[in-house]
Amino acid sequence: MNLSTRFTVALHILTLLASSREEPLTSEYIAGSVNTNPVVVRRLLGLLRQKGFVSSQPGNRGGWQLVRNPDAITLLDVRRAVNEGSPFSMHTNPPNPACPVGRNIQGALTGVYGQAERALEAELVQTTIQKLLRSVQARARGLIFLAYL
Amino acid sequence: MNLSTRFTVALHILTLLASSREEPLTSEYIAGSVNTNPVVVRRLLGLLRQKGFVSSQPGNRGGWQLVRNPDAITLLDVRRAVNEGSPFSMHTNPPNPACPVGRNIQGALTGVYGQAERALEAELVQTTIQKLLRSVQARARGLIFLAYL
DNA sequence: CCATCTGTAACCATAATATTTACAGAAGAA
DNA sequence: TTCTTCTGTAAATATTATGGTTACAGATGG
Repeated sequence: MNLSTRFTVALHILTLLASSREEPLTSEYIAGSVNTNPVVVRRLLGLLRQKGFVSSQPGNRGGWQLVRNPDAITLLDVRRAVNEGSPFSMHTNPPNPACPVGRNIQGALTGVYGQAERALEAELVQTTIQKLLRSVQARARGLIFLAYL
Repeated sequence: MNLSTRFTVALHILTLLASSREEPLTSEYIAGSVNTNPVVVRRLLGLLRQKGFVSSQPGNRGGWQLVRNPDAITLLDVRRAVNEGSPFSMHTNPPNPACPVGRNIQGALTGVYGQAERALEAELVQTTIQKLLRSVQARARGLIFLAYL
């Protein structure tokens, strides 16, 4: 797999939690929706708890709940929280410093990559978990007539 | 490593070839600049030849050369040529269709992801191999005073 | 107490990539 | 023609990221 699915799964889970703010959801229930293992869910939610998005309650009637307001959580916040890095990556081994191109290519690329990444992030900051939930709910009611809601 | 370095290495190689349009460069020479194995270079260049960016010449005095004009090659062209996919990826296993969120989350995400990807590509299309070469050359001459040239 | 859940470690499986060796064949040069 | 230089590829191995699974200690409410 080329990329991590953590971002997608995190959005899925946060949307699920946003749809059930009154009572906590267990990692097993969440895993049932995501179609994965409860431990995978707990690992990811543990990360999101560290970043202050959710809280957990052990023991009977425990589970996970949203802490922050779903329309105060942007997709960019989530992306950063799950450590989804840049869509670009430099050479594994440093290029040859004796070659003029090798010595300067990374510096040249850093600027371009940075610009592209900022454009990406500018889009992600436009959407919140709340918007995502509304979109999912509208689809569940069959109210989607436009491609991008 | 989170992501493939193919895109970066492809840009490095194409910039190198753009700096030596008169005579072909061998995979061994190129590998020396990139600091990797000649076979890795040949595999990647084989892909770029299929897409019409470069040509190869076997035998004595052979090597690789640019076919297209370096300012007619955008970073987006290269990105697509090396099969660098979307920076986002959906669930590994399909979410639970019995869950309203599970059933609709992918549809909701497709729109957002598409928008973000288009923003990214709109940036990549602004830069060409020629621009990259100029940027590298300016750096080689110590003429870089601005962060993003 | 007991059933329910989190928190985490440990281990295995999988997939994408990169690295390396090896060698057949093409092609210019002597 | 023969030699040397390169490409074109296959094959085997190593590395890394990720995901899936089992196991179990500890917390907690009923």
